[in-house]
Amino acid sequence: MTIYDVSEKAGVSIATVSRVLNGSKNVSEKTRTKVLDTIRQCGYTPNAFARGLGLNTMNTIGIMCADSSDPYLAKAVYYIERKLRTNGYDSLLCCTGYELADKISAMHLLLTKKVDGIILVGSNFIYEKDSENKYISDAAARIPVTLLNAALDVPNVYSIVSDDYTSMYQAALEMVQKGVKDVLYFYSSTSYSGKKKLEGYRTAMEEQGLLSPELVQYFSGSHEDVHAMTEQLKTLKRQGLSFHGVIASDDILALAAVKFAKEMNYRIPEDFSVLGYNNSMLATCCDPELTSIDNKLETLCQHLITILMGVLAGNEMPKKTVFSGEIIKRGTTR
Amino acid sequence: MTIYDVSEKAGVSIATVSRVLNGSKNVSEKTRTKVLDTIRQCGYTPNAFARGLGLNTMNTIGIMCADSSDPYLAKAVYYIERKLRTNGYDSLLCCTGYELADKISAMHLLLTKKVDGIILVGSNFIYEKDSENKYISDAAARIPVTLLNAALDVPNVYSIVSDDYTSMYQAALEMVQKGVKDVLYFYSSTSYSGKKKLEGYRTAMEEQGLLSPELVQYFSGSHEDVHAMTEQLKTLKRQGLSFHGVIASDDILALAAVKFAKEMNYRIPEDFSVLGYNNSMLATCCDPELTSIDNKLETLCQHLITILMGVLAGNEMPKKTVFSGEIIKRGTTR
DNA sequence: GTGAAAGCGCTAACAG
DNA sequence: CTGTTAGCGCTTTCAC
Repeated sequence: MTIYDVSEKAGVSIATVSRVLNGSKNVSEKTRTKVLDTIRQCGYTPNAFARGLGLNTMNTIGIMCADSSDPYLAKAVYYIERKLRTNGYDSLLCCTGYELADKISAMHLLLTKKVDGIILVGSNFIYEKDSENKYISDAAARIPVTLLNAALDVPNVYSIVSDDYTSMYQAALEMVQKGVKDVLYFYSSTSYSGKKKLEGYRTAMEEQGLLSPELVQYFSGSHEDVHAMTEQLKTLKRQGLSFHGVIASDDILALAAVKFAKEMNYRIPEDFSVLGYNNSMLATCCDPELTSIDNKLETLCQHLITILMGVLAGNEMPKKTVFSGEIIKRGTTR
Repeated sequence: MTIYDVSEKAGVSIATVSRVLNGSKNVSEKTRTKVLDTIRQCGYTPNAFARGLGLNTMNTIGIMCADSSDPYLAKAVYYIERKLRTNGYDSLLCCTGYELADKISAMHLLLTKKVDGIILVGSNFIYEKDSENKYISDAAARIPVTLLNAALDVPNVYSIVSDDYTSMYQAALEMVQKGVKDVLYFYSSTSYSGKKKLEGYRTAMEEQGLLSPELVQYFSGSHEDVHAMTEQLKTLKRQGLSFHGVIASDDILALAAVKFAKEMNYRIPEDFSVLGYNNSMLATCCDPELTSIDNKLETLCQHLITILMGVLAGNEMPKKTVFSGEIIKRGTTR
């Protein structure tokens, strides 16, 4: 069933069918209904490939995400996909993993498939060296690229971020002011946003004259391995490091800190404070429940889509948009 | 840059360029390298839309998932996307939500976009009435449809499931045999697999002469609302229902049961046992850690892809594939 | 308001 | 082994 069949049955030309299909103004009401009727009758659907070839777009956006099974990223992908679809775009998903080479080849794939834009979900797509971000600027030379939770100052790249620096700065400051001694920073990501968070902690501690290198601890294991996280804290303790609070770059690391505290028989939050990040489901799964920083993921996603749609419509859009986070107080902090 | 430009620069016909592009055998080594060189030189990439129009496929698979932010489904989507891509297929993701109407329109969309196959992730796509599954059989009349964690006996639909019935049967039996009195079944899904699980519990309890309607409790709130789940258990208790164990259809419900037990000052597992389902990250986040049923998600996904690829290659493939689950013992059961 | 016809860029059958 | 050519199904001028 093609546009030719329809045109024949309706007794009009294919141009007319095409016009009613695309809602053109220049069709008499009479022929419009006639065409619409026969379309309905034979259940005709336009061929998307042919349409794509003609218009040079199939209205799809490429979503790249290192690991969409990470609950935080999964949520982002979910919001983004839904909002894209309500805007008439489909989502081509690519879970790239964390290797640069795989990200590059996924990017190529998406470009090959002629998506109309690309969304990079998560800050791990931005690297230190400019040369390692070349795959992004190269892509942006062809189609708009939007970044969630990361920023890159390159033409045709649009960044939407939460102010992780300030959130962490305030969290650290607050914990210190409540009298928590030796606040340890526990993190697992050195991504763009990971760096901002760490910087926020560092600045706050430095201003208080409390910054100490051994209080900044990197966890290099699997994102899901709570045991290993807890184990690392226990080892630190065993080695004589003293700390009575943990600020984590992630709720799961925070959860590991809570586990650690329990095993040590510390009272939470009296003897030991914990603060997480993302305000994920894990925060309420924990006991006591986690104080956690909410970075307004849905809002970020909403704006990301708005900006991308604007760019695709040819409008001038802000290169960088920053939202504030919010500390959600629960049981693990005073 | 089109195939014409390349053919001109290389001094061959477009057919030859097309041949080297598609790895045809009938090209002399000399012209092949010549063409390949000029392709590299001018950085030519074939136009996917034109290719799609000619071949009537763009090698993409539609993935439908009610809620890809559900950690379990997110993981499935992740596995599936990665495996699809290594098989040369891209993934068009549709997060449909739980409304039938939305599922139907998402299905239409994917069909319109001419995907080569459809994967339904999660058992919530199958309904009681045949009429409500029509959207699936209709789609299957056009392209292969594969079901993860659900089964439907319809031509061109392929089902890959874990044996939830047996897993739950054994779990319930074991708990009873360990002497746990009044084992409550706590569930939140009436999907295909949800029913199987419940049936497993029911049969086991019935065989022991222990089945009682008020021990089967449905939770209708949000999938993430641990509070509400705990609250429901507390209400039951307050109303005089006695139970010393909970078998949950989901790790998060199980986690809520653990919270409940703690608030009641029950000792786990001495006074109170809990068993979850999915063996998700939540199981190790919990304290004590959850005993949970592992339904081998990655294995299921792997086989699903194998079967789909087989079908697309024109091979005869099994209509239904069943895997066994496994109880992973941790701290919440004796 | 409607139709004829020229692409869009590629694949594949056919001829040589 | 290589080239010619006819589609694939739709959009979009350009005439009428």
